Amino acid sequence: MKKVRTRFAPSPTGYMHIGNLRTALYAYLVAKKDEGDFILRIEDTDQNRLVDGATDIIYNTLKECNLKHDEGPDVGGNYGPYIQSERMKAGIYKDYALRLVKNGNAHYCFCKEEDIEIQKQIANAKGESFLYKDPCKHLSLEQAQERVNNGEDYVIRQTINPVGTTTFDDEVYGSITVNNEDLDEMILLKSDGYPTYNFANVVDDHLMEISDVVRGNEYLSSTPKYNLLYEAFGWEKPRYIHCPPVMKNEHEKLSKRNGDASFQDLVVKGYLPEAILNYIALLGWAPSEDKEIYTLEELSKAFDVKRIGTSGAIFDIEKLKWMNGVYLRNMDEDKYYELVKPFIEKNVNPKYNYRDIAKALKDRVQLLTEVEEMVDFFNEVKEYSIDLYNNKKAKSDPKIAKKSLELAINALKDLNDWNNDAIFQTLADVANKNELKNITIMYPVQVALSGKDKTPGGATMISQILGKDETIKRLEKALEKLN
RNA sequence: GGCCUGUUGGUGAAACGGUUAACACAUUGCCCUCUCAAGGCAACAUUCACGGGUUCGAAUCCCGUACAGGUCACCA
Repeated sequence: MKKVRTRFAPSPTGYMHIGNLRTALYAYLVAKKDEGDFILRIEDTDQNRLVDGATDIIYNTLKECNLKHDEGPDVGGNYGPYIQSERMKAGIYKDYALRLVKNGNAHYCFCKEEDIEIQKQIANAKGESFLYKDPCKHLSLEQAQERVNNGEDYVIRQTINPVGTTTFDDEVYGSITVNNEDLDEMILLKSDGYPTYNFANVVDDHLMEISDVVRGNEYLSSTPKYNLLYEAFGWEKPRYIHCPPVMKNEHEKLSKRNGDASFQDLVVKGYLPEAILNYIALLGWAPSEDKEIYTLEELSKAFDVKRIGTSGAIFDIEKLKWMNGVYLRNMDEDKYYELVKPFIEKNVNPKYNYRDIAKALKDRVQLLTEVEEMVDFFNEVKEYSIDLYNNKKAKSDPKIAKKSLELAINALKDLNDWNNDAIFQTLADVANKNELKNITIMYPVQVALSGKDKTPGGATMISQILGKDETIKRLEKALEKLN
């Protein structure tokens, strides 16, 4: 069997959003499933839409996601991406376009862009569909050649015989047939000499021996035209794998405009690349086993094109958040610590034990960026309402809390072995002696120490981290507040 | 508007003509518990957009309708 080769072929026109990333992921997985090659090719044939740094964003995003491509020009010992505009310098696209002109599958067109635009608007105004019927199609090759030689501006268009039908098989959507008369004779080579995406894409896919074309389903309707191109060249067609869209909501596809869907933004918000990748793999694809957490490597083994869905999937940030939490919880202790540490540092004095704080946080964090706010009380207890002492479960109210705090202070004052277990034992004994539930002592202590009704770690863990002096100080201060 | 594609709970989804229509997120309740989480348990679609048809039997096959998305660029 032929070696599987896939490619991710984005245009460098901005940020990398989740839909793009997912397409890249699927292309990668299709290749790796069969130990094939994954290629990165930047399609920058539109000189007007280039965005500075966009190629770097794409390159770095794939790198961060560990979606390594297998070949490309040498860049400091690494594989860089293939850049279409650089390949063009060798004039390859024009040569191929001319080949089609020669064998009658393409023709020169001298029509003015503005004229076509006007015709289109008239048609739209009438509510008619617009398919450009190119008069230049009927020029003889000699006539056309002469005008070209005279320096007239021209483009090269695909020539399509408007009879019969064209059918292609998509691995996801099945067999699709269209009438050739509905096919647009698209421009292959623009007047600036650059190829259009439509053309460069086909030529490059062939030259790079791409076996499986993985892309979004917005290309479904133009695929017949691509196939006609393959036939015109006499090239073997690739397998097509069109992916369903990733939606922002019921009606809109995900767009980079709204920011929060871009990979970079998600990372900044505290999402882990592994979790993002894992989550998006499940948008539009479902494994055959009942499992959701996958490493990249597991994904490439489990991935199966046949299980890619056909309908759009809405991006649900809530589930990503949950999954991010799973990754954080399952993470190796040291790696986890390195990740949360910067967020603890921002709000917590280094005199407190970061390791202990990180540990208290571990299965409570879903987003790294939430950490700052969760630990801000270590430095200082912010102003809070004594209503916080009202807690049904603890059977606590400000009055009871006052009593609890007094008991806690008395007991803790004499405790010298200052650690979580000892503190817990001491307070539990106090509760027991006074025929109270543990929580009736613990909860008020927690509020007194933090000014919050929810904290990472319980009252005793916070006490340990704060140290005896600070703990007693805060308890006494809280007591004053209750007087 | 023409053409192409899609439609299972709030969300992601499973089901390859015969199950009480999996599972996960979210939500709600209970348990555990020093708060919150985490973990455990349970509830949540009499029904698979709607209407016909085929079949002993349909979420699964066929037709139509509705709705949605894509496409119709010298953008990709």
